[in-house]
Amino acid sequence: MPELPEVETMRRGIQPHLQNQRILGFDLREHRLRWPIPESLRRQLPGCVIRKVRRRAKYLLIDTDQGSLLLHMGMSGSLRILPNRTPAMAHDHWDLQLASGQCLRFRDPRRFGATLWIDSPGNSHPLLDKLGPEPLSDEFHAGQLFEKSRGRKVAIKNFIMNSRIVVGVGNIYASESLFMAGIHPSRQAQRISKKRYAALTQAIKEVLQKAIEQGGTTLRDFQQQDGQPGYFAQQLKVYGRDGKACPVCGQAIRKQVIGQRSSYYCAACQR
DNA sequence: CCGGACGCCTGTCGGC
DNA sequence: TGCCGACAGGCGTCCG
Repeated sequence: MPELPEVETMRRGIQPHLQNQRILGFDLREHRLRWPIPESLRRQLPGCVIRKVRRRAKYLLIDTDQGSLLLHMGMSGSLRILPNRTPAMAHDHWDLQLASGQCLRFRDPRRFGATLWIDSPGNSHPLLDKLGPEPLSDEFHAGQLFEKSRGRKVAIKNFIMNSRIVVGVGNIYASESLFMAGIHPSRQAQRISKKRYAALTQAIKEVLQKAIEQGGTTLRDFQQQDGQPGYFAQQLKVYGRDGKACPVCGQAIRKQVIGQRSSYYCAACQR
């Protein structure tokens, strides 16, 4: 489910509730996620004081004075801030009990998400080692994207969804960015000029930034920490709109499977 | 190294 | 109404 804007929306939503909070308990109900949740967290987390909540790619890092919780939402993960002891529903896998009387609750029906522990402040994790630049940072720019694309025959949509190239661009925002830049999603990465990479870089930054401002995209079940949806779905130009009119030229939007993922584009506007 | 396919899970939706 | 396959916002791993 969540791409970078949704994860960033979660970070902003939970951060004020977590900052400087002492952790009282960790109620673990289901440890079978993508990787098993360490049972040791039951004793390691109580007593920790949360410093801040960071995001790297689609990961959230809850930094404490003892170490960091590393979270990933997979396809269906979500976080809520609730009063302690709110009855748990199916797929509510754990609660982090806070001294404030609230808890952070992790829900993930498909269990593709992750909850891991980095056991010392300042340490990293192998999952974070080979990630490319943050798309909204200055390290992500046209020159960098162009250089990495030389000799790459892969479809441009797969290329920008590759987290070694740039992080945070998932299936929705890949289609939207390519539409904005006028690039056909199955074009080979090596067959795109530097000038067009400049347009694509700008499009990725703009789409992600706008989506963050709207609180992310709610297609079916994405919720912010307070239960509110994100409102960027109203601004999607092509994603999920096959058969409908292109907002620029009116031609019907097409759907094509690229790299096992549905892709949406306008054959007239994108080449 | 690169590119493509697979599998991990549950829920929902459309068609018959 | 019920069943069944297709599909869903991610990504590490494996194979050629």
